[in-house]
Amino acid sequence: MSLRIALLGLLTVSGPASGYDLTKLFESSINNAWQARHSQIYPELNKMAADGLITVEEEGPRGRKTYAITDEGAHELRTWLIEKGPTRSYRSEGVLRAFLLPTLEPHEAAALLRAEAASYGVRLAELEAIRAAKSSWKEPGFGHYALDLGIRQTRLMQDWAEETAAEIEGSTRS
Amino acid sequence: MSLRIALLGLLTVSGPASGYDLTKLFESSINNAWQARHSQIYPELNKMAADGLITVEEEGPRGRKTYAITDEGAHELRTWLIEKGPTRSYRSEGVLRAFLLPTLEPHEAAALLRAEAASYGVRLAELEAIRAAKSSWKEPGFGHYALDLGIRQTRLMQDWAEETAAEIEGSTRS
DNA sequence: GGCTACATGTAAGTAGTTACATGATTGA
DNA sequence: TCAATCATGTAACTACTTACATGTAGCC
Repeated sequence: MSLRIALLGLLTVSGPASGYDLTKLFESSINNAWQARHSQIYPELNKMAADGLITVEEEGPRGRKTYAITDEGAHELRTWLIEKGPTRSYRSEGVLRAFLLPTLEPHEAAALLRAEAASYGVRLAELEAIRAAKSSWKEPGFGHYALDLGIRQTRLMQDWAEETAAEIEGSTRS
Repeated sequence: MSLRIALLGLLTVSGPASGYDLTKLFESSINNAWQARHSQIYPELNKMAADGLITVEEEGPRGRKTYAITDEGAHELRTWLIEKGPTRSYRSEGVLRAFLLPTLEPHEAAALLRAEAASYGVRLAELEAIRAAKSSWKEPGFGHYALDLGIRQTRLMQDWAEETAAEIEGSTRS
């Protein structure tokens, strides 16, 4: 279901696009919150067309099919966002590791956290570079709000990992 | 794979336990980072036993099977945590909604964010109650680090939703 | 002519969800 | 005896991943 909604969202902001286009858009944006490959996207688009949420607007070279969102599709997206209250389908290997931390020796746990903090630091720099590149835009475009949220979350993970590592190291001093 | 690791972690901290026990432990802890029902857990435990990661230590009434982690299982868990670098398998409907925000009218987006903020507020209170109830413990037990992380993340989501709603409302004032 | 990017698909397998199914023990 | 809880499982389906498969158009 979420994939369907994500694709409707992409079609809304990008205008008519092919499965190929949508796959690339997906990779550079929504991929940070939800994952799907072209092998899942193409069949889903066919099902969505069969369900009347999108239509093949144009057939181009190389078998290219350009899809456009229908009124029914736009309605589906809007309903999902507004009527279906705040669901929290959420899965994170990072948080799973936090649960498993006590299964390691303190020095191992601290080392793991330091490595994680470093990795979040790299990620944070990447995200901030993206924001800097987009700051010339005035309009808050697609991904603007999500990028802000992603930066906050990454910074939080980095801080948490660093502070928790320090805490563990502090309580182990001999 | 993650489910397997999660179950090995639970067995490590809880000691020998049945599928039923593990399902309940899972629900009250790791469920916040990863989801699985008993219908997935029972078959997985059987596969893990076949692979030598756990053993049936004891058979009790009502067909109860008590599993214990083996040395091989403990090794598998440790290796996964330490050698497999910081992976970020991550999926969040909350962040997906952030991406889709620009597909709504500003007043609708702001209302959605206010509703989300309220929902995160409720969640935050629940998590803080859990922390308060556990504060009498001195040892940082299972879930201690993950709970701290969860509280930070929930607060972040609440703040982000509130601030973003205010920002949208501010830029729409006539 | 050959490389790269465009473009769409299917097949096989794993992971996860929902629903169905069954039965035993405990305590009121 | 009845209800709740303990306890384990399977079946059918949906979602997702990895790998395979094929062919076209544009550019140098």
